[in-house]
Amino acid sequence: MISVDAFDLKILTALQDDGRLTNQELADLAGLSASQCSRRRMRLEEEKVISGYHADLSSEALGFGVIAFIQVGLATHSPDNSKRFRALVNRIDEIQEAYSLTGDADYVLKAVLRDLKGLSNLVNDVLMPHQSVAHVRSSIVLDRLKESAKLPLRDLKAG
Amino acid sequence: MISVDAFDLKILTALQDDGRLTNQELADLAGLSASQCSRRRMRLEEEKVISGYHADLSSEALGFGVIAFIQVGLATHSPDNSKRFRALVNRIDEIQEAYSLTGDADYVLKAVLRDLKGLSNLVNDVLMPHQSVAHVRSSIVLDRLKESAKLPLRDLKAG
DNA sequence: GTCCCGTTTGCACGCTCCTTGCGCGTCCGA
DNA sequence: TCGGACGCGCAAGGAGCGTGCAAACGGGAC
Repeated sequence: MISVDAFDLKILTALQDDGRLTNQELADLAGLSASQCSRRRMRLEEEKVISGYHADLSSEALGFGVIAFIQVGLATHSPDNSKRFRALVNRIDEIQEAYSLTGDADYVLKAVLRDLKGLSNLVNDVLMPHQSVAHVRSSIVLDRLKESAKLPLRDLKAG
Repeated sequence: MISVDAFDLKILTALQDDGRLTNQELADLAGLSASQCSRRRMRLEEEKVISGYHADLSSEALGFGVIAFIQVGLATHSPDNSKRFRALVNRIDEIQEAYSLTGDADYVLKAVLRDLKGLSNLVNDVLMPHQSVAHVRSSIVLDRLKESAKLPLRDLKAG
């Protein structure tokens, strides 16, 4: 079993805020020595509690003006068809996130595109014609209130 | 205007895959010297093309078993009410992403929780009772096909 | 209480990595 | 043709990293 103590939690919290923190900086935050932070970080990486580090790029600065949520219904629910659809989703870099959900649609995709032409291209030229897909409905993001992948390591208080 | 050349693109692509890459490793990937990669990285950070670095933590390893998408309709569409709702969303760490969308619902939230009790707590004890909120509909993620925040720096080819 | 053993810690040291100064080559406009 | 601006690699000084080691801590067995 993976055990994560209070020191580990401090390290994880700090690293998901700033993945480039120095062991010395971690040490100051966690109240440990730098070497110890190095050891703990290595352990957390080996145990895959930390699965990786990523630079966060500005979609605005790089000219990605459109985010869309795309609800997809499959043509059939056979295993083969699901497999085909998953393979399709995996090779489209514009699709950042993809989930199967309870409720109406079979899948929800989140895609990032340069412009509406890109979205049209994705929906009409890639998704719709694919044999696994029956119907597609897309919603465009008007405003982004919040966008991160941070886990809530401190627990939710009701109210 | 921000200008990003082919070297920058290689650096950005590499860093959104592995945010801890050494300047020397970047240099090998991009075909530059380490010092030059250091300089370019610093420029990209200053220009906010790179907005930050984050460790990616394993939700499974840390005991977050439930991801949910929550569609929220506001009670009224007054500016004050929107403001109240945004403030609410901002202080709930369980909500990783929040967008306003075209289409049916006013807002879509993506939340991460330890279990269904946590989701119930969030929906019934936090969101529903809030004065800004009229109705809430949640869908639970059954399967995660893909989950990243990488921008598609290579462009989409149709077909 | 006392002993023992496994774990965790801080410190020291050798090594890698980072960043800045510098000189060189190239490109473009005058 | 000349000159300035720019981007490059190299080198050096300083910061950061991780391993070895010994000391401190903690929990069982007796």
